[in-house]
Amino acid sequence: MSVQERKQRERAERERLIVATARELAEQQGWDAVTTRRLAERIEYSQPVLYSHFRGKREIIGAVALEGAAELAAAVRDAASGADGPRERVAALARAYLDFAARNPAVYDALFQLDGGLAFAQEDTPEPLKDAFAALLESLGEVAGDGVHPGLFTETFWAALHGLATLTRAGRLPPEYVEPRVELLVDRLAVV
Amino acid sequence: MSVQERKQRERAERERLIVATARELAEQQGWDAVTTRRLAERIEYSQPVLYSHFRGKREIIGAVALEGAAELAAAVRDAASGADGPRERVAALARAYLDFAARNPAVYDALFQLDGGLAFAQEDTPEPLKDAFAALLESLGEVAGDGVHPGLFTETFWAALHGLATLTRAGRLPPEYVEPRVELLVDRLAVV
DNA sequence: TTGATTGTCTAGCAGTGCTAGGATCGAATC
DNA sequence: GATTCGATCCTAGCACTGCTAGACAATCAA
Repeated sequence: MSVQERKQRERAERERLIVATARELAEQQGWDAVTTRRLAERIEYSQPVLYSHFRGKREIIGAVALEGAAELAAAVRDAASGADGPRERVAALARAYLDFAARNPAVYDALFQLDGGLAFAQEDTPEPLKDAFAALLESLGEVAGDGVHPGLFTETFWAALHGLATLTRAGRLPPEYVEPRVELLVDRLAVV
Repeated sequence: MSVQERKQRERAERERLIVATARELAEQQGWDAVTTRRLAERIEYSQPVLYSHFRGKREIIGAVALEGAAELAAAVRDAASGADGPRERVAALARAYLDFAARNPAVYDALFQLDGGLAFAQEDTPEPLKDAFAALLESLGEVAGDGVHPGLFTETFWAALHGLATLTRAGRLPPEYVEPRVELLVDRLAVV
């Protein structure tokens, strides 16, 4: 059985290598540069090997997205836990979210811009995605205010952050003044 | 000179046909289906004709985007002008914006998701884009509140709308509860 | 009727995601 | 230790993409 186990380990290791390489390549040169050929060359295997791990390119994007979701959740929780009081907690969360999007544009794209074949807001939504939303809900739910559903509030606040993140990165919003926009969002939307 | 004029007219007409056909095809089957071959076939010309009007596919997307920007500006102004008081004006604007995005997903993608080769938030930004932002600013500037720059407020409110529009359409947010989200945004962000 | 200038098309390039089928290698059996 | 046999991997190729060079035909001025 040891031989089989070793093979399984090696296979899992290669799968991690594929995802990590795809992510690296995407961050370096954008997702357009992540072609199956280039990816295969980088991991030093032939193209068809990719298809023995994933159904196609879309599933590779999905794998990067799930990895990113876990990191985003961790970043958000970490920022929230280091802040005092609801108001500062929400502000720290917002900054951490936008910072993650700015520092990992390709991962953020995989999560929210590209089609990674993932189900959102459904029962069969992968756990990391649900957990990322949960991480937002933990800090945002407590500032929803009376009569406002915490989930609905979180969705709306999240949408605002997402809009700032994408429009800024796409050059639709001037990159300065990120901080005052965050202040505005937090001061007005959150009930502390 | 009349012959030249006729030719120029016919050429301009064909250019409109290209843009309209690209838009129609994109709304019907998504931008992925808008290939140069299919587009050429639909307008009953060969592929290279497209390149005598536009530098490439990206420029065609850009043309659709500009058309959409003008319509979006008109829709927003129309909704705002038919509402009484700042609060209702902002709410009507928000609904009109989200409605436009939902009814014209391909155009909205051309504007804000895809690369149409357009410059945003700069001096050489095309007029329709500037005007669309101006349309938002007209109604949103008056509810920015004391000490908040109207432009900055408009950017932030716009980002929130954009986030709601994209996340909803991509299936990241459940499509029901659009109205309460709008209410929340308007009630909290706008100072009336 | 020429000659030149437009305008348009056919054919092709390099690249894409993905896959069928054959070669190769290693583990288990005799 | 030789031999089967199944898993693993690669070569080669398909149909498609955006884009372009060069041939061809239609139109105009002389």
